[in-house]
Parts: sequence; C-alpha cells; structure tokens
Amino acid sequence: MKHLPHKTIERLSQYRRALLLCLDKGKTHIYSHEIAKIQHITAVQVRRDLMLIGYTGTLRKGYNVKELIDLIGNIIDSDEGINVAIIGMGNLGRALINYFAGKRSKLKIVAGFDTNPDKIGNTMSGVPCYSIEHLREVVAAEKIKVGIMTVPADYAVDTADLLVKSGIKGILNYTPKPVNVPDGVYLEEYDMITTLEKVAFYVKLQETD
Amino acid sequence: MKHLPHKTIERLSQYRRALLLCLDKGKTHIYSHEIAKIQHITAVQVRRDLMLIGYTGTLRKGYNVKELIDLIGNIIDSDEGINVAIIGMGNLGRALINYFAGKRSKLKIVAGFDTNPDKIGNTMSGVPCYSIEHLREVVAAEKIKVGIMTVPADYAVDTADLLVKSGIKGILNYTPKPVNVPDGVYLEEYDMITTLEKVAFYVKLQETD
DNA sequence: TTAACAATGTTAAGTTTTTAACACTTTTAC
DNA sequence: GTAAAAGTGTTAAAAACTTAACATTGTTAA
Ligand SMILES: NC(=O)c1ccc[n+]([C@@H]2O[C@H](COP(=O)([O-])OP(=O)(O)OC[C@H]3O[C@@H](n4cnc5c(N)ncnc54)[C@H](O)[C@@H]3O)[C@@H](O)[C@H]2O)c1
Ligand SMILES: NC(=O)c1ccc[n+]([C@@H]2O[C@H](COP(=O)([O-])OP(=O)(O)OC[C@H]3O[C@@H](n4cnc5c(N)ncnc54)[C@H](O)[C@@H]3O)[C@@H](O)[C@H]2O)c1
Repeated sequence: MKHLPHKTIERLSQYRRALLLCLDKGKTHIYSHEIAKIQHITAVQVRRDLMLIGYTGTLRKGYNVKELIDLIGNIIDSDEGINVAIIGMGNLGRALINYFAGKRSKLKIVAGFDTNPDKIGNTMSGVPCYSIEHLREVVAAEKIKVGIMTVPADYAVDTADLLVKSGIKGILNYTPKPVNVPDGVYLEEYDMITTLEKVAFYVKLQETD
Repeated sequence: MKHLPHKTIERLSQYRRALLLCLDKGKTHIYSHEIAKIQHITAVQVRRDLMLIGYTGTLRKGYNVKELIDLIGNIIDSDEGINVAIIGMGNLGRALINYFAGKRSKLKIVAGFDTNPDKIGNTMSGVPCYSIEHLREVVAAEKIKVGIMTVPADYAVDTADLLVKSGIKGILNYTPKPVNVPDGVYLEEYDMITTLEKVAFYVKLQETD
C-alpha cells in the first residue's frame, strides 16, 4: 500500500465506527451512498477512499460490512495492538477512561498517572493509577506507546517532556496549552474551544447572509 | 471581508488562544514565526492568514498582541455573543462546563439539560440544569443558539431532532453516534476515538519505516 | 551613510483533497 | 432477450489549501 492521504485515515476510522453500528443492527452489506449519508460526505468520496485501500465491493449489493471492518482494521490498527496511558486522572481523564474502556480491542488504556496521593494506587474502570514518578518504568514495562494528556494546563509542557523522555511515541494533548515534541514523536493538539468557536462562527455567518 | 477558508477560521481561534497566553506573560508584540512555532505550522501560513483578515503588523516588531486578539475577536465572535447549552450533564458534560466556565466572554454556557430528576434543578459551576422537557422554552428564553450533545449515544439521534425543533442553529456532537440535521443548522461531529486512532496509526507508521 | 539583516506582505507555484464524468456490470422489468 | 436502472471503480478536472519566492522596508552596525 502506498501513501494514504491524511484525511482518508481519519475517514477510515469513522467508516469503521459507522460500520460497527451497522453490524450491530444486523446489516451485512452497505452501499457507498449509505456510508456517505452517515458521515455527511459524498458517495464518491467513500468509493475513492475504498479504492485507495484496494477494497472492492460487490456490484449491486455494495460492500460487505464485516469484510470492510476487518480490512480497515488491518490498515489502521497495529498488529500487536497499542497500549495507551492517561496522564492526569481528573474529571476529563476519568471521563475518557470510562468512555474508551473496551471500545477498541487494539487500543488499550493500560495505565493512568497522577500526582495526587489520594488517586495513586486506586483503579478506575479497571485502569490502575500510578504515581507520575514511576512513569518511565511503567511505560517500559507495559510497552506504552501513546499518552493522552489531561493534566492542568500549567503542567502540560513539563508533562510532554516527561512523556518524550520516557519513550512515548505519540501524544494526544487535551490541555489548552500547546506543547513541543521532537521529531519521531507524533503530536496531536486537541482543543475543544476551537471546535466550539468554529460552530459559533458558522452559526453567526449563517445568520448574517 | 470576503470568504475566509475553513482552515483559517480554525487557526484564528488557535492563534487567539496562543496570543492570550502571550498577553498573560506580558508580551506586547509577536513575530509570525513565534506564533508558527507554538502552533506547529509555518510562519508563511501565519502571515497569509493575517493577510486574509487584513491585519498588518509593524515591520521589525511583528504584530501587536492586543490588537490582533481584538481583531480576531471581531471576526470570529458574534457581537452580541452566543449562548450555548449542554445536553446531558454526565461525566463529560460536567467536565466541559467546568472547563469552559469563564473562558470566553462571547461564548457562554447558560443552561444544561438532563432527564435525571436528581440533576434537574441543581446548578453546576453556575450553570442551571433544566429538564429536557423544557428545552424549547429555555432555548427561546435564553436565546440559545448552540447545543453541545453529551447524552448517551442511544439518545443522540432523538436529542439532535429535539434541538433542531427547539430552534438551535449549531450542534456540537460529542457522542459517537452520527446524527442528521437539516440545512441551516451547522453540525460538527467530534469523535475522540478517531483522533486517538489517528495518533496510533502514525505511531505505527513511524515504527515500520 | 550605507551595506547587511531580518522582518512583513503578496503573488505565483505546487500540493493535496474533493468532485465530476463516465465506462462498466449486474439486476430488474417488460 | 433487451432496455432501463442502480450500483461500482477509475480517470480527469476542479477546488482548496500550503509553500515558495521575492519585493519591500525599517533597523543595526561598521
Ligand atoms: N474538563 C474538560 O472538559 C476539559 C476539556 C478540554 C480540556 N481540558 C483540559 O484538560 C485538563 C484536565 O482537566 P480536568 O477538568 O480533568 O482537570 P482536573 O483538575 O479535574 O484534573 C487534573 C488532574 O491532573 C492531576 N495532576 C496535576 N498535576 C499533575 C502532574 N504533574 N502529573 C500528573 N497528574 C497531575 C491532578 O491531580 C488531577 O487529578 C486541563 O488542562 C483542562 O484545561 C479539560
Ligand atoms: N466520557 C467521555 O470522555 C466521552 C468521550 C467522548 C464521547 N463521550 C460520549 O458522550 C456521551 C456522554 O458521556 P458521559 O461519560 O458523560 O456519560 P454519562 O452517562 O455520565 O452522562 C450522560 C448524561 O446524560 C443524561 N441523559 C440521558 N438521557 C438523556 C436525554 N434523553 N436527554 C438529556 N440528558 C440525558 C444522563 O442522565 C446523564 O446525566 C456519551 O455518548 C459518550 O459516548 C464521552
């Protein structure tokens, strides 16, 4: 497989989510325009993405839901799975753990970290909370590759450095403070206010024309 | 002002966030490459975006932080401000309210809605929780334009319909279940798993080449 | 004072992403 | 049987977005 466009990767994840829902409903086949409708995009785009990953559906019946789910898994998932840690077991951290628990077989939150002694040693939704002091050892022992940052904003920069030093290869930063990482570490900044402001902007725009 | 690219709108919101942090630190001027560094993009792109909004900095001193913050506000904020509601005052809903509280003067969460009688009538971080039954009246009374959906996934579709009927013009959907809205309502689907899967994918990719 | 520098602003080129167009294939209806 | 309909797969065109190139202009330093 050659290079898949950035955007296609995102959509594949979304297609799978939609397909899993369809599978639950007992649907065995699905047309490109049905997927498109769910994702608010065009059928052409769906077909193009599927072309890129080399999947071909059956004419007149569309795509086999189960097959497609598996194929997407082959592409975006890692064979051995990827272990994930959450740093900062506060409101958001706990909500995320709760939410992710058991959602994806190949992506597992295996550890949480905090500085609060009351939290350290506890387990939340099956995820043990360690002291941030033990970050390095736990990351190594549990083969953790990805870290989700949900610490208070003031600690974001330091925490990112710590994560990098401990050998983490991907960071998802939920704090509103942008951080820096060296080459070789993939960083995604995820600010919720940006999205809300975007919605508000387009609402305003729609009103004024 | 003509059309601003979709992506520019997002970045403007991010620039403002970064600029506000700089202002706090007492910085009065900033160069395009400094903004770029924070946002992990190029200086050219920053300058281009600012060109599009018609802001010109002073040569050799860069951009005036305060002025730029105000200008971005003029563009993306709504003059009278926009009121927002959260539907579903659970873990995520509460975390969001807590987080947004007081962050933006022009974007205010003024109401929460739930079905749980234990929550209705209470106040969280200053936001009153109403029964979902009273959605329509409260939306009208409080001039709520945007709704953030944090209800259980099974209620997502119905809740979206309700919001649309009540006159809401923008929806930010945090549930993992895509919903549909008619023309004239701006919808943003915001799935956290997609982002995490993307991070995991690029981590995997980096390992294998 | 004048050359070197380091910034901005802008036009042009390049890249990525989306959309359109259409050839092809099975099913259905007559 | 054969034409119409409704899908897929793919190439080509268009649109959106980013990057490069460079002219311009204050500032600094010899
Ligand atoms: N709550 C939200 O909806 C939301 C949304 C977007 C972003 N955020 C951001 O996410 C972060 C967390 O938000 P929250 O509401 O969960 O806050 P919180 O205060 O509830 O949780 C923060 C947790 O981090 C722990 N912590 C503090 N310093 C630490 C360190 N150095 N290492 C590890 N753990 C540490 C604290 O003990 C606490 O448990 C904040 O930066 C916030 O701005 C929150
Ligand atoms: N927790 C997370 O980090 C996270 C992340 C991404 C997405 N989500 C999604 O967000 C949603 C909420 O997650 P949560 O962890 O807060 O769940 P939760 O169960 O803690 O909260 C759901 C809340 O919605 C209320 N509710 C139920 N039906 C309702 C209705 N018809 N109208 C209004 N309110 C109603 C419930 O009483 C409860 O207070 C879920 O769909 C979840 O998948 C959560």
